[in-house]
Amino acid sequence: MSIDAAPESAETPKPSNFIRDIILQDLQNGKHGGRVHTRFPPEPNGYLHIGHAKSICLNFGLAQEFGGKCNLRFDDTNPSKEETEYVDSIIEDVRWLGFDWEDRLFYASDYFEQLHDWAVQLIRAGKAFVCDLTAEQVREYRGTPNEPGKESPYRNRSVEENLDLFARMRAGEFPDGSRTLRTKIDMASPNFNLRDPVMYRILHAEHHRTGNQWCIYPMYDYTHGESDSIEGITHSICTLEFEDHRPLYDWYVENLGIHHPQQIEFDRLNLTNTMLSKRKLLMLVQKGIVSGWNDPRMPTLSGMRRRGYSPEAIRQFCANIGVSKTNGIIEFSLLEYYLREDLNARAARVMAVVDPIKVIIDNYPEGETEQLEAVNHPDHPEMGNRLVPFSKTLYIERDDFREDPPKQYYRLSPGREVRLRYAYFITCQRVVKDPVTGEVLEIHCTYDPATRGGNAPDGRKVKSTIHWVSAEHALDMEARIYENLFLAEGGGDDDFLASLNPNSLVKMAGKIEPSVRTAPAGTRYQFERVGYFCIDPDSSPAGLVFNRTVALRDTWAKIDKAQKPKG
RNA sequence: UGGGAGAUCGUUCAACGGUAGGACAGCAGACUCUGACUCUGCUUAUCGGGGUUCGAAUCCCUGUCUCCCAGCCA
Repeated sequence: MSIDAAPESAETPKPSNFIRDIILQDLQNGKHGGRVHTRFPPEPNGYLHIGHAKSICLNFGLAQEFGGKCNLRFDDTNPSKEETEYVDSIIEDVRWLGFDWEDRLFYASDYFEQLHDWAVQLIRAGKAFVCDLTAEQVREYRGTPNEPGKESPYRNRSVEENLDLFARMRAGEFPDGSRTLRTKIDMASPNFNLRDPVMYRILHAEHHRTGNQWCIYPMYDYTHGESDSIEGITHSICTLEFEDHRPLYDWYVENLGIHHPQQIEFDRLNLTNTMLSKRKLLMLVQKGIVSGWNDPRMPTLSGMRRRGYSPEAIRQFCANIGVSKTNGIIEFSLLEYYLREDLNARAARVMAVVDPIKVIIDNYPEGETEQLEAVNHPDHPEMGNRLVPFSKTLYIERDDFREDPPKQYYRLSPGREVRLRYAYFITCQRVVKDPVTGEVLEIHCTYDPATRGGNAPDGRKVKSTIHWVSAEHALDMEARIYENLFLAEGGGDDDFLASLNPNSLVKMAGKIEPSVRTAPAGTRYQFERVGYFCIDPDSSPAGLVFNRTVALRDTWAKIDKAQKPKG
């Protein structure tokens, strides 16, 4: 019984935002001929994470809403950091999230020749020059926030000399870092981006697509606007840190006299206790702190997919977090809310015990087995029923028994009667303990045969219903219980490794009802009263492995914690 | 002590000169063969100071705080 057996939870209408308002206004004014064309422009230097999902949903969502188009374009101008593996993963992840770029899969590297020609055009117009300053010298010449920069001594080379030098840069005559092509703008500008920014640098590196065809590579600022322009992008949506780059973006398309898309900046996603820096995520992978980019603890889309997140839940989250220019941090519980909302509506229910303790029904016949009927989803009768085996020896959750029940605890304890879900009422008679450690080893109970199926003919009530599995029939499983990778709210911004959560992964030896035996990896379930779980790719019939996607909300845990504030 | 941007419940988004509203979180109940789900109710906010106006979160002035920018990264 897979999650897909249930209908999708409805996606509610998205709230508006300032970018949508701008587009609405542009449409009204007939700007861009009434077209809406966006793009999602990842650099293939890492895996996509939940922060990218916000951008993907925004760009593709806006295009969808206004009958426009959204391209997928790789911003691959730095061969030293980019790899095909990342390209492949990004394509897979955007698709998985549920978006389609049709035949519009592009690469900035597709435009290298055009970009080069435009650079020549700028040189001819006296607006670009080849500079022989070293990287350190360029930094010194750039000035500081308080003082203007100094002009490069090479700034006034003749057009002919610049043309010649640039051609030789391309031809590979010069070593890495020896020269750059720079735009001639204004070394006194208060905006550093306009202090004669570098357009091309020399990099004798193999590019994942163009191989060794080039040894000069264009910089982001020189590439991005033109790529947008070539593709006929109308609204170029990016994050806040590019606000200072907009004047340069505008400068290039204006001075080249080409189609001028409008750059609009919005706030990137921040999530509590979550680190969303590709650089640091890469470090976690390289240091082996996580098992890979798709470790279920990673905030990457591939990690979340493996963990059991549904694309619908992520989309719903992205649609509701809002888009603004405020630098904020979203509480992780909001993501979990949308996750649970989707999973609750769709995941088949099953009984599994994550931390088992043995229960023996003393008055139940030895060797007997009954098949008891359980519903697969309380809200979806069409998902059907299944039979769950019951016998004399069972496992229940260790946490569902207390020898000394605290106030408001109404699960199993000595002398108390509870219901075994879909089965019988049982009453705890006594416990067997380890004589040395005092640990409870077995709980002995009696059952009331008249309560078969879970209802008492005399109408008596029990305070609690607990889940169980039959010891003889249950399957062994490993339950991987995850918590946030980072303890610090900011995701450990500063010394992020110091903030690592030592309990981010705990493996439990659990037991699960046999109905899941043949389910494929990726199947999502609700373990009743415990949480949502998903079969991990590591799982096999010989060794079932489940990832806890998210726990169920747990009111009792709150009460319990409040009662003993030590925690 | 340059430039750019932003400040509204604990968090986040809205209100676009006319009753500060929603979501999450929290708290209290109801319901329940999942202490889940669902439902009901409640608490809590306009960064400070001046103006303009019948009326200001919104307009003006001023101050404060936060974020981003000195890669041949994106």
